[in-house]
Amino acid sequence: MDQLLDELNPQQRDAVEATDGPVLVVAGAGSGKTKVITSRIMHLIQKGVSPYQILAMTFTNKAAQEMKSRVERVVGRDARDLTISTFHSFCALFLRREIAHLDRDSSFVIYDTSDQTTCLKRVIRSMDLEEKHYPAQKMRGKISYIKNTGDMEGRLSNEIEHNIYRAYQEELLAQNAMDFDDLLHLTCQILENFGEVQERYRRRFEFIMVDEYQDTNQIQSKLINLLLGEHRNLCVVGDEDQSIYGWRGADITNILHFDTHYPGTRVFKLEQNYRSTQPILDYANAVINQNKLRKPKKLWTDQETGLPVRIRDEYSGGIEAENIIQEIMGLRRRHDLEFSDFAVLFRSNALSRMLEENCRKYRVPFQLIGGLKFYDRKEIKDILSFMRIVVNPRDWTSFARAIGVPPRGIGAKSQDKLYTYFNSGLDIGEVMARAIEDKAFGGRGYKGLVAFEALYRNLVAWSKEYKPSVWLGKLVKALDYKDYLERLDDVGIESRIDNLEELLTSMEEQEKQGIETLSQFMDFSALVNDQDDVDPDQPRVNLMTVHAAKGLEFDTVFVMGLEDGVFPNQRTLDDNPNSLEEERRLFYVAVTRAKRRLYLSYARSRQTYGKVNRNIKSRFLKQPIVNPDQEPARSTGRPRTSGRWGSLDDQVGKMEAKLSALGAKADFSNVVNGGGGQDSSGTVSLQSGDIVEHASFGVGTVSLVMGRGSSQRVSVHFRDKRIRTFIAEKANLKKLGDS
DNA sequence: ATCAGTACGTTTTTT
DNA sequence: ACGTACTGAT
Repeated sequence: MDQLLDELNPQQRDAVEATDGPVLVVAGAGSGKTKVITSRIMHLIQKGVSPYQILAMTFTNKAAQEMKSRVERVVGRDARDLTISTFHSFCALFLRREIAHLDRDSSFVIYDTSDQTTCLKRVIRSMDLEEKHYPAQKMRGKISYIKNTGDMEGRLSNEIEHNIYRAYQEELLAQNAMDFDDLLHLTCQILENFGEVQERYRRRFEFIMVDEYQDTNQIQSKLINLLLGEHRNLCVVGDEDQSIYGWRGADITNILHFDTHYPGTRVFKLEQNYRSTQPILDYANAVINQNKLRKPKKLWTDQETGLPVRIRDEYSGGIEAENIIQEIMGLRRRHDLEFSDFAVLFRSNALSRMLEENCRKYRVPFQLIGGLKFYDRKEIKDILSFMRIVVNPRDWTSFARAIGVPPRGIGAKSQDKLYTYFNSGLDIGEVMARAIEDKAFGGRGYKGLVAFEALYRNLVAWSKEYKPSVWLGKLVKALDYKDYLERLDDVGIESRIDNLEELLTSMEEQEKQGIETLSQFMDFSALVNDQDDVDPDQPRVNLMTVHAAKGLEFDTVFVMGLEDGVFPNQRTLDDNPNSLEEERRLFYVAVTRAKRRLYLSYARSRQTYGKVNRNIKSRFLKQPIVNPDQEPARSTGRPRTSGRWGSLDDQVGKMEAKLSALGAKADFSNVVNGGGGQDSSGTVSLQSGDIVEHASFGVGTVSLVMGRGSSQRVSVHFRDKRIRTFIAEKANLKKLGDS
């Protein structure tokens, strides 16, 4: 028991021991956040709290699983009674039990993004609207946003859009379906309106914890409030500097104003970083310092030595990608690293193509996280649509898909006819039986319908008899699905069949974890995300967006595409000028993923939409380091040979040399703080370029001066190529002269 | 109903 | 550049 607390630093320990009342843990990147949450759970259990009464909310299944297994390792079987889950999984489970309160059936299906779009498309079409004026995807985004924020007027621009929204909800209801956002809404609705239910859950969850609190939106914070009993034992953990989901309704003020919303809140700040070296943290601090919407916080580490952050100016996106892959190969060889120690991060998925190509070219194994998602692939969606109609015989969206797999001669016309039956309140099985009875249409379609109806009855029967994986095998066989895939496709047959196998494997895996029904499996498949795919056991280079990288760490991180308009993303900026800070937080998240090496790069030209665009270096690279006109360490124009990755510290030195050659006064101190400030401390007056001597490290050059006063830090580039960062006041550096 | 050929818009991020 | 979504022919 004591050992548990001994492994924590003082701030962490305080946070763990503060079990009663509202608690806010501000946990900087890499500060041992997960450790604090899991230790807190164990601490509660050791104090005699029943695991049954503990609820922990996370954003990804991966985080939930990780926490659960960490706790399990220490407390053993007791961990089974814990509720550690994502918001969405929690709500799905809740609704399966409680949705009868809303007079709905517990066999509802959960629609993912593309199901929503399909459904919206049909709605818009049936309203006889010009689809060009009301693109289903845009509407989907708007609807989701207003569901998450409650900001109805802010997003829906006119009466017609309101009507679409209403018709969409009606359609979902008719299909006994709900989208991701409804999971939260309906849960809140039940808790709000049925005091008995609320009381039951409040009594049960005596201790509530929320991870990644900076990314909660309005509805999530509402849910927490509804679940929170009078004990107010709520502990939220997060970091406003890592809030990157504003675009989907996350409300950073939830964390910034937590202490005013919950009077009596105790706040604990975790600033010691256990992940990265000091030069990386210095850089990260300098980046995030530019933001206004935050409370002061500064990460530090006792790993003071480390390699400098490196930056590279490239001629084109293709060369950028090639150099990254080559650098990875070189580093791996020289430093005995695994491919899985590397990650390449980018702002948007479209940037990954060049990387993929170069990985193939150099035979570097890679793993692309995101992009087209497993559960979004045709073959997987096909199969899932069958599962869904078996579980929920009102799911018209899935029915419309399944009936064309493989084609059965039932096209749009015949489907319309069937839909009129459906509209009169029948479920799918009844619709088909009636249509057959009435001979609603003839010829090929009729034969197809008879066959499909028989298959459907079989599928329903099998679902009661067999476990999901066996059921799946029978379905694939009955459809002759593999054969269908082969006829369908001239490319990608193999990968499609592979995916099918993977689905089966995943299903068997889930069965081992205790899943028994198709319905449970579908909830799982709807609610997993891409991060859940990251597989550290496979030695592959990880390629992903910065968003997908949140919460992960890698020995060496490359952040590419650092051009203005790309990162920060221009569309985001156009949408909402305030989002520059969110873009910067995104950059901050990117750089804080790195443990030991951080490489940044940008390309002067890049192909998008098949067109070549010229870009300039990202303002994120300019701001924190030196003045905006700074040239990169190496001039470009000569692809491939544009040399090595220059270090930021090198650049400062070179820049200064250049300026002094011109007779200009070189002074880069305080630039990181926005410049202009005088060093008021008076104890040390170092600036970039000064030659200094340190008692144990020897002679070196000052490469960066940051901050002022007692918190001022100085980076020194020593002769033996090591970089160390010192607290200026304490370092005892002897100035030997200017450069 | 299905296929082949073509026109078009897409790409910011995702539970 | 690429996938989709539409058009007209079978």
